[in-house]
Amino acid sequence: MANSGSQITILDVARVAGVSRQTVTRALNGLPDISAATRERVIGVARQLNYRPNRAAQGLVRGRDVTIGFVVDDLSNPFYPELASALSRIASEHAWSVILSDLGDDQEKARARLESLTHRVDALVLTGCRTDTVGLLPDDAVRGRALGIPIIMLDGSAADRVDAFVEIDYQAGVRAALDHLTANGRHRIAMIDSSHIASSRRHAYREYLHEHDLPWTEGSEFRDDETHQGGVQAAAELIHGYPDADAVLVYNDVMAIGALKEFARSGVSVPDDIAVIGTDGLALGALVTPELTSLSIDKVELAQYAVELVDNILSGRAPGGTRESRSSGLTLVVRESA
Amino acid sequence: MANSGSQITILDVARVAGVSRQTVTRALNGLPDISAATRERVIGVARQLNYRPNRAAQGLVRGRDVTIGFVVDDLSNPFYPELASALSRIASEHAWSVILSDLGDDQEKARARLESLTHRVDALVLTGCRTDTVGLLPDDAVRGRALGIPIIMLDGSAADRVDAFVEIDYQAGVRAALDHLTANGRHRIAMIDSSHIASSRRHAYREYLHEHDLPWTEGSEFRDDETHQGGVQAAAELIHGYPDADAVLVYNDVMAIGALKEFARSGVSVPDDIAVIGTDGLALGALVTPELTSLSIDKVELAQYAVELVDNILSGRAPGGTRESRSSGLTLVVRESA
DNA sequence: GTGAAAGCGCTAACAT
DNA sequence: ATGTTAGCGCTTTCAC
Repeated sequence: MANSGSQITILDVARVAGVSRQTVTRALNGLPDISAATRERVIGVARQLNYRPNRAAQGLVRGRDVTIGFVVDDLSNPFYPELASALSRIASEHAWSVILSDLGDDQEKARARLESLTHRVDALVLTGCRTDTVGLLPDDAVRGRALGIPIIMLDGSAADRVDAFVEIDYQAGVRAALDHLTANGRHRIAMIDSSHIASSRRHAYREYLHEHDLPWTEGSEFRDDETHQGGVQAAAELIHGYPDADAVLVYNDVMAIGALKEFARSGVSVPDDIAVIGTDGLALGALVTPELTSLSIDKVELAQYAVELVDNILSGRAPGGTRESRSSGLTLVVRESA
Repeated sequence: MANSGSQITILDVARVAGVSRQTVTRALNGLPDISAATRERVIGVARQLNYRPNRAAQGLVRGRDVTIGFVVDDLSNPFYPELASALSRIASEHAWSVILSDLGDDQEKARARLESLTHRVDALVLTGCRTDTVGLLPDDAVRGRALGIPIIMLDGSAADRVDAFVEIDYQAGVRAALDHLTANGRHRIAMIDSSHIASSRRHAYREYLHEHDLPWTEGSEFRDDETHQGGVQAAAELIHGYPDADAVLVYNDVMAIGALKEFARSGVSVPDDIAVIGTDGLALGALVTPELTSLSIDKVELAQYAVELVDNILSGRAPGGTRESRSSGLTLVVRESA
């Protein structure tokens, strides 16, 4: 009896309860036109059989619902949760759901996660630059290969296979930060950058220094992992390699907080001896001492753009063939460290 | 022509391409037994029509897939992202997906989010205690009312309507923390607690002090919002209200870091003047200066238990009627603040 | 108050 | 290489 091996369905419940499948639906969904007695009996049977409605079947009959996959390299950088939070809330305004996928370090696991994710979502929002996430996607999910699902990249390399992207305009932001520093009498400005990414922040930094006749050598720049530990190490190198520096612009807030930590440990006073400006504008920056001045990314805007781009593609409103994009600016949030 | 108003389906593509629906499936899913020419043509038509496969229909025919909803009061407390990360990874090992829902402050929005979430997931994992999340659930989603979906509570009040829960054993952890403090010569131990929650941490704290003949008055305890700002304020009160205190146990790490900040601002040296122990064991604790000693919650274990409990219920393995639960212990992570 | 029939959009199995 | 037939599990008509 029952679809042996397979899951319990509404028909199993109906059979055991001795009613038709609609009566089961009525009982279970609180619909009218059913006697209290029958309802109770059906519910009892459903409980007993451990019946679970099949979401896919319900979804099919109820109509389309959009689910987007939010892919993060590593949720432990607080930037991503802040973004995830914004995305979850904005998506919910469109009655969309967000499936979260934290890829982690293991490439093969990451690949498997992406593979399964692409089967469950209507679009993918990628972010984070540490690994070449796009490269881990199954071929058939990607633009060009057959259909594929829409892929939106947030602040990452706008690889070919991406259907739309949001870039962050570091150029103007970096200038604002450097303006702030020079206006406060800082002129020997170092930079701590990521060692993995070809960062446009660095380009803007060099350009600015050059334009304003501020000192720059290759020794003004330090590079390390874009982690807390990377920030600690880069700051340690900076203390020895560029002891005269009176300011430093840092790749992200997590590194900047690492730098803050190392400066504190080494007796270098922030901001008296050296001003520190991070990038990201994490809430976390307000928790540390001294509070971190930072070039803030507008996560809500980023999330809004992401949803908008996905919507345009899914609805067919996007100009066919061309890759849409958005640009999001930075705001300098001045706190204590600079 | 085409199902006017409705979405483009595979039949629309088939009709326009002048082939059968099966051929469309073959073309789009990279199946064999189709000529390259037909495939290209079909893909072209699908692109042109902006065809998107209906995930529900695919899911229905491919078989059951489990999705769980992870509900968080406020993702901005770093504890939740750490937990979300663990949950996402463990769920992926079961080939389950996790839909993230960040409820936020607005009660009505939160209610609406939960309502829509319950239609999309096979089980709900709730966490966070700030609001009575269970109370916001639609009636028909809840245990007792008809069927409802399984609801698992993590470290929250195990209300009636919850089907299973994971509790955290603060009792033993608090004792370990206090042992550590007394072993290091601290005897005037204060506590900063949440003002909202009836915390078992506090009970254990009082009990321990009493047992060990350590001084306690009502003025040993301070309560505030379980936020960074709450920690700042509570520490400020502590400085005036219990100036002799040589140690303080704090409700969570975010508050503890607030306290650290206030102590630094007020020239109170940690750990020399006062030792600080937080609760949660956030990665964040290692980023601040001094690094935070903390009673660490094992988020991976928590997530594992959650998945296990959900699995037991969905599979019918759970003892009918009785609410299963798990208990997770704490580990004292000694860093610099105590 | 209850049941029978139809169909959501897709893929797998069996034709041809 | 392509088309035809079934059926996934559910809800929504419509009949009784």
